[in-house]
Amino acid sequence: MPLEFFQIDALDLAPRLLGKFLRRDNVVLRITEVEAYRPNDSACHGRFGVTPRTAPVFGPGGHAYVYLCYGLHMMLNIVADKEGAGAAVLIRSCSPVTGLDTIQERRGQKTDKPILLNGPGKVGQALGLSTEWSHHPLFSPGGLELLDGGEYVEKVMVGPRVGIDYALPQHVNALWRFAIADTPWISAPKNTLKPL
DNA sequence: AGAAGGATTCTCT
DNA sequence: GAGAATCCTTCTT
Repeated sequence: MPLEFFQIDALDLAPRLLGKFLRRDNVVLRITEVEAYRPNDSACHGRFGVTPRTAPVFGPGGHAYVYLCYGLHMMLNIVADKEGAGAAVLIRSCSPVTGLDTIQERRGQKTDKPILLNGPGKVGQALGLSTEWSHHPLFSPGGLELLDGGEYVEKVMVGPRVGIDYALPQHVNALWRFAIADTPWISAPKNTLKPL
């Protein structure tokens, strides 16, 4: 996608990412669930200002922000808005499109069951990400990129964001989580999502 | 320098 | 539904 695609409010970018494709080498994922994190948002990692870890969030839109969560999980965010805003969109769930073998290897799955990427940690694992991918541009070919194309997503579900109980009530309650309706590729909890 | 806690996932009950 | 795994980041002395 072109750079301008990312240079809007994270709240607008988030639903537009649904149905888009993420590619790293032979692995392609279709984005099915996202969350918006915004300036002056008590749930956003940018709430403490620019730090070494969160620097990409305050950089130009269209770059990756990858961080380690709970000491185990690599979480992929896409930086939104103009430079300095401090906004990003967390990729929470995807459905695998190509590269199933690679995904299974990375996830350590040996079964023939469906590869569920219903959670941000699983997405990071499927893409083989590490914090070294933070700052990586997603609008140019090579490495990790967001592809143009993808079908328009008609039915969208919205709900409050997950795992941010530390935030202020107005941010805990904000409906900044977006998901494609009628798909199993959604993380828990699902019952807090409602039609837009 | 030390301490607290996390945008999660998996296993077991 | 509850608890462990696991380590880095950031805030506080």
